[in-house]
Amino acid sequence: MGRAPCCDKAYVKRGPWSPEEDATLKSYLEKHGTGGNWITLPQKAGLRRCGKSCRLRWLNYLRPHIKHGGFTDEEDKIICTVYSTVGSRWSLIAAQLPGRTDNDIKNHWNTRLKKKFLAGANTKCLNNVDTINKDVNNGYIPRPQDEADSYQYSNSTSTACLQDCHVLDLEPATTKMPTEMQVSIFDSSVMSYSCSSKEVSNISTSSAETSLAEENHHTKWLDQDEAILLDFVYDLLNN
DNA sequence: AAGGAGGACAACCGCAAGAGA
DNA sequence: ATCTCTTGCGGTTGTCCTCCT
Repeated sequence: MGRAPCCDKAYVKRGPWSPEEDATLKSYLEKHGTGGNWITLPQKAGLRRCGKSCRLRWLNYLRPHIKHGGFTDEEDKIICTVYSTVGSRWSLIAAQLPGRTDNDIKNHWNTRLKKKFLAGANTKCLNNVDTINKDVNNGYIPRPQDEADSYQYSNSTSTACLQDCHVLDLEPATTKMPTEMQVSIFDSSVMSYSCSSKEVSNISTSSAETSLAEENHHTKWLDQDEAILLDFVYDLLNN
Protein backbone atom coordinates (compact mmCIF):
# COMPACT_ATOMS: atom_id res chain seq x y z
CA MET A 1 0.00 0.00 0.00
CA GLY A 2 1.52 3.24 -1.09
CA ARG A 3 1.34 6.64 0.33
CA ALA A 4 -2.06 8.25 0.19
CA PRO A 5 -2.27 11.07 -2.34
CA CYS A 6 -2.38 14.55 -0.86
CA CYS A 7 -5.46 15.38 -2.90
CA ASP A 8 -7.97 13.91 -5.31
CA LYS A 9 -6.14 14.14 -8.62
CA ALA A 10 -9.33 13.54 -10.54
CA TYR A 11 -10.88 16.62 -9.01
CA VAL A 12 -8.02 19.10 -8.86
CA LYS A 13 -6.98 21.24 -11.78
CA ARG A 14 -3.39 21.14 -12.93
CA GLY A 15 -1.19 23.22 -15.13
CA PRO A 16 -0.75 26.98 -15.35
CA TRP A 17 -2.72 29.23 -13.04
CA SER A 18 -5.27 31.59 -14.51
CA PRO A 19 -5.45 35.24 -13.40
CA GLU A 20 -8.80 34.45 -11.77
CA GLU A 21 -7.28 31.65 -9.71
CA ASP A 22 -4.42 33.90 -8.71
CA ALA A 23 -6.82 36.59 -7.62
CA THR A 24 -8.92 34.12 -5.66
CA LEU A 25 -5.95 32.66 -3.85
CA LYS A 26 -4.36 36.02 -3.15
CA SER A 27 -7.60 37.49 -1.90
CA TYR A 28 -8.27 34.55 0.37
CA LEU A 29 -4.77 34.53 1.83
CA GLU A 30 -4.80 38.27 2.43
CA LYS A 31 -8.06 37.95 4.31
CA HIS A 32 -7.63 34.68 6.15
CA GLY A 33 -4.00 33.63 5.90
CA THR A 34 -3.19 29.97 5.48
CA GLY A 35 -5.03 28.99 8.62
CA GLY A 36 -2.09 26.74 9.31
CA ASN A 37 -3.26 24.20 6.78
CA TRP A 38 -2.52 24.36 3.08
CA ILE A 39 -4.28 21.09 2.36
CA THR A 40 -7.73 22.36 3.24
CA LEU A 41 -7.11 25.88 1.99
CA PRO A 42 -8.12 25.39 -1.66
CA GLN A 43 -11.46 23.98 -0.61
CA LYS A 44 -12.09 26.90 1.72
CA ALA A 45 -10.98 29.37 -0.92
CA GLY A 46 -13.09 27.74 -3.60
CA LEU A 47 -10.20 26.61 -5.72
CA ARG A 48 -9.94 23.31 -7.55
CA ARG A 49 -6.26 23.03 -6.81
CA CYS A 50 -4.02 20.85 -4.72
CA GLY A 51 -2.90 22.45 -1.47
CA LYS A 52 0.70 21.97 -2.43
CA SER A 53 0.06 23.73 -5.70
CA CYS A 54 -1.54 26.66 -3.87
CA ARG A 55 1.38 26.89 -1.50
CA LEU A 56 3.88 26.85 -4.34
CA ARG A 57 1.96 29.44 -6.32
CA TRP A 58 1.80 31.74 -3.32
CA LEU A 59 5.42 31.34 -2.31
CA ASN A 60 6.87 31.58 -5.78
CA TYR A 61 4.61 34.07 -7.45
CA LEU A 62 1.83 35.77 -5.50
CA ARG A 63 3.65 36.56 -2.29
CA PRO A 64 4.37 40.29 -1.84
CA HIS A 65 7.79 41.69 -2.71
CA ILE A 66 8.72 38.81 -5.00
CA LYS A 67 11.20 39.74 -7.70
CA HIS A 68 11.20 37.91 -11.01
CA GLY A 69 13.98 37.68 -13.55
CA GLY A 70 16.56 40.38 -14.05
CA PHE A 71 19.21 38.93 -11.79
CA THR A 72 21.94 41.46 -11.16
CA ASP A 73 25.65 40.72 -11.34
CA GLU A 74 25.79 41.12 -7.60
CA GLU A 75 23.06 38.54 -7.15
CA ASP A 76 24.82 36.20 -9.57
CA LYS A 77 27.97 36.57 -7.56
CA ILE A 78 26.19 35.79 -4.32
CA ILE A 79 24.50 32.78 -5.85
CA CYS A 80 27.79 31.41 -7.12
CA THR A 81 29.51 32.07 -3.85
CA VAL A 82 26.90 30.40 -1.71
CA TYR A 83 26.50 27.59 -4.24
CA SER A 84 30.19 26.91 -4.12
CA THR A 85 29.83 26.64 -0.37
CA VAL A 86 26.59 24.79 0.20
CA GLY A 87 25.84 23.26 -3.19
CA SER A 88 22.27 23.00 -4.43
CA ARG A 89 20.64 24.06 -1.18
CA TRP A 90 18.40 26.48 -3.02
CA SER A 91 16.43 27.48 0.02
CA LEU A 92 19.65 28.51 1.74
CA ILE A 93 20.77 30.49 -1.27
CA ALA A 94 17.37 32.13 -1.53
CA ALA A 95 17.62 33.15 2.10
CA GLN A 96 20.55 35.36 1.15
CA LEU A 97 18.63 37.09 -1.63
CA PRO A 98 15.55 38.89 -0.34
CA GLY A 99 12.67 38.75 -2.78
CA ARG A 100 14.06 35.80 -4.65
CA THR A 101 12.56 32.35 -4.41
CA ASP A 102 14.43 29.09 -4.35
CA ASN A 103 12.63 28.05 -7.52
CA ASP A 104 13.70 31.22 -9.31
CA ILE A 105 17.29 30.81 -8.24
CA LYS A 106 17.28 27.15 -9.17
CA ASN A 107 15.95 27.95 -12.63
CA HIS A 108 18.39 30.81 -13.04
CA TRP A 109 21.27 28.59 -12.09
CA ASN A 110 20.21 25.69 -14.30
CA THR A 111 19.49 27.81 -17.36
CA ARG A 112 22.17 30.46 -17.18
CA LEU A 113 24.72 30.46 -14.42
CA LYS A 114 25.68 26.82 -14.67
CA LYS A 115 26.53 27.11 -18.34
CA LYS A 116 28.14 30.46 -17.84
CA PHE A 117 30.51 29.14 -15.25
CA LEU A 118 31.02 25.78 -16.85
CA ALA A 119 32.24 27.49 -19.95
CA GLY A 120 35.93 27.97 -20.58
CA ALA A 121 38.26 28.88 -17.79
CA ASN A 122 35.40 29.37 -15.41
CA THR A 123 35.57 25.71 -14.57
CA LYS A 124 37.87 26.62 -11.74
CA CYS A 125 34.97 27.66 -9.59
CA LEU A 126 33.11 24.44 -10.20
CA ASN A 127 36.25 22.41 -9.72
CA ASN A 128 36.38 23.86 -6.28
CA VAL A 129 32.86 22.64 -5.73
CA ASP A 130 33.92 19.23 -6.93
CA THR A 131 36.81 19.31 -4.52
CA ILE A 132 34.48 20.02 -1.67
CA ASN A 133 32.02 17.38 -2.75
CA LYS A 134 34.87 14.91 -3.06
CA ASP A 135 35.92 15.73 0.45
CA VAL A 136 32.36 15.34 1.55
CA ASN A 137 32.15 11.94 -0.03
CA ASN A 138 35.40 10.95 1.53
CA GLY A 139 33.80 11.42 4.85
CA TYR A 140 35.13 14.72 6.02
CA ILE A 141 31.70 16.19 6.01
CA PRO A 142 28.71 13.88 5.98
CA ARG A 143 25.89 14.87 3.71
CA PRO A 144 22.47 15.39 5.26
CA GLN A 145 21.19 12.44 3.28
CA ASP A 146 23.29 10.22 5.46
CA GLU A 147 20.44 9.28 7.67
CA ALA A 148 22.70 8.17 10.46
CA ASP A 149 23.85 11.71 10.88
CA SER A 150 21.80 14.32 12.57
CA TYR A 151 24.66 16.51 11.62
CA GLN A 152 23.80 18.48 8.56
CA TYR A 153 26.33 19.31 5.93
CA SER A 154 24.92 22.77 5.70
CA ASN A 155 25.74 23.30 9.33
CA SER A 156 29.24 24.09 8.27
CA THR A 157 28.01 26.83 6.01
CA SER A 158 25.09 29.17 6.12
CA THR A 159 21.73 28.06 7.38
CA ALA A 160 20.20 31.30 8.49
CA CYS A 161 16.72 30.18 7.57
CA LEU A 162 16.88 26.94 9.41
CA GLN A 163 16.07 26.06 12.93
CA ASP A 164 17.56 27.74 15.93
CA CYS A 165 20.28 25.20 16.23
CA HIS A 166 21.32 21.77 15.17
CA VAL A 167 22.99 19.08 17.15
CA LEU A 168 26.18 17.70 15.72
CA ASP A 169 26.62 14.06 16.51
CA LEU A 170 30.14 14.13 15.21
CA GLU A 171 33.29 15.83 16.22
CA PRO A 172 33.13 19.58 15.82
CA ALA A 173 33.40 20.80 12.25
CA THR A 174 36.60 22.53 13.21
CA THR A 175 38.35 19.20 13.33
CA LYS A 176 36.57 17.59 10.45
CA MET A 177 37.16 20.09 7.74
CA PRO A 178 39.21 19.08 4.73
CA THR A 179 42.79 20.17 5.01
CA GLU A 180 42.86 21.60 1.53
CA MET A 181 39.91 23.88 1.36
CA GLN A 182 36.53 24.19 2.90
CA VAL A 183 35.11 27.21 1.17
CA SER A 184 35.68 28.60 -2.26
CA ILE A 185 34.40 32.08 -2.79
CA PHE A 186 33.41 32.93 -6.28
CA ASP A 187 34.35 36.33 -7.55
CA SER A 188 33.66 37.00 -11.20
CA SER A 189 36.46 39.53 -11.38
CA VAL A 190 39.15 37.14 -10.25
CA MET A 191 37.37 33.90 -11.18
CA SER A 192 37.45 32.52 -7.71
CA TYR A 193 38.76 32.97 -4.26
CA SER A 194 39.60 30.31 -1.81
CA CYS A 195 40.09 30.42 1.86
CA SER A 196 41.61 27.82 4.09
CA SER A 197 39.70 25.52 6.33
CA LYS A 198 41.52 27.14 9.21
CA GLU A 199 40.06 30.53 8.37
CA VAL A 200 36.58 29.10 8.35
CA SER A 201 37.24 27.02 11.41
CA ASN A 202 38.19 30.08 13.33
CA ILE A 203 34.85 31.65 12.56
CA SER A 204 32.87 29.21 14.61
CA THR A 205 35.45 28.49 17.22
CA SER A 206 33.77 30.48 19.94
CA SER A 207 30.39 28.85 19.79
CA ALA A 208 31.89 25.46 19.06
CA GLU A 209 34.00 25.68 22.17
CA THR A 210 31.03 26.73 24.18
CA SER A 211 29.02 23.85 22.86
CA LEU A 212 31.81 21.38 23.41
CA ALA A 213 31.09 21.65 27.07
CA GLU A 214 27.70 20.23 26.38
CA GLU A 215 26.82 16.65 26.88
CA ASN A 216 28.38 13.92 24.78
CA HIS A 217 30.62 16.38 23.01
CA HIS A 218 27.76 17.44 20.83
CA THR A 219 28.17 20.77 19.21
CA LYS A 220 25.38 23.11 18.43
CA TRP A 221 25.50 25.24 15.36
CA LEU A 222 23.79 28.49 16.16
CA ASP A 223 22.30 31.28 14.11
CA GLN A 224 25.12 33.53 15.11
CA ASP A 225 27.57 31.14 13.50
CA GLU A 226 25.66 31.43 10.30
CA ALA A 227 25.53 35.16 10.50
CA ILE A 228 29.24 35.34 11.17
CA LEU A 229 30.02 33.03 8.31
CA LEU A 230 27.85 35.04 5.97
CA ASP A 231 29.50 38.26 7.05
CA PHE A 232 32.78 36.59 6.32
CA VAL A 233 31.64 35.64 2.85
CA TYR A 234 30.39 39.12 2.11
CA ASP A 235 33.60 40.64 3.35
CA LEU A 236 35.48 38.46 0.93
CA LEU A 237 33.19 39.51 -1.86
CA ASN A 238 33.63 43.16 -1.10
CA ASN A 239 37.38 43.09 -0.72
C1' DA B 1 6.33 32.10 -43.50
C1' DA B 2 6.96 27.63 -41.36
C1' DG B 3 8.78 24.63 -38.26
C1' DG B 4 12.41 22.80 -35.52
C1' DA B 5 15.72 23.60 -31.65
C1' DG B 6 16.91 25.44 -27.61
C1' DG B 7 16.10 28.54 -23.69
C1' DA B 8 13.45 30.25 -19.84
C1' DC B 9 10.24 29.73 -16.56
C1' DA B 10 6.27 27.57 -14.14
C1' DA B 11 4.56 23.70 -12.04
C1' DC B 12 4.58 18.93 -10.45
C1' DC B 13 6.41 14.87 -8.02
C1' DG B 14 8.34 12.24 -4.48
C1' DC B 15 10.84 12.11 -0.41
C1' DA B 16 12.23 13.42 4.24
C1' DA B 17 11.49 15.73 8.41
C1' DG B 18 8.68 17.69 11.93
C1' DA B 19 4.51 18.09 14.66
C1' DG B 20 0.93 16.32 17.01
C1' DA B 21 -2.36 12.77 18.33
C1' DA C 1 6.95 4.69 20.81
C1' DT C 2 4.36 4.77 16.82
C1' DC C 3 1.51 6.42 13.34
C1' DT C 4 -0.59 9.95 10.47
C1' DC C 5 -0.69 14.25 8.44
C1' DT C 6 1.41 18.44 6.75
C1' DT C 7 5.12 21.13 5.19
C1' DG C 8 9.37 22.10 2.89
C1' DC C 9 12.79 20.94 -0.27
C1' DG C 10 15.30 19.59 -4.48
C1' DG C 11 14.97 17.30 -8.81
C1' DT C 12 12.47 16.83 -12.87
C1' DT C 13 9.12 17.68 -16.36
C1' DG C 14 5.98 20.44 -19.09
C1' DT C 15 4.86 24.46 -21.65
C1' DC C 16 5.51 28.65 -23.83
C1' DC C 17 8.50 31.78 -26.24
C1' DT C 18 12.26 33.21 -29.18
C1' DC C 19 15.59 32.53 -32.48
C1' DC C 20 17.58 30.35 -36.36
C1' DT C 21 17.49 27.97 -40.68
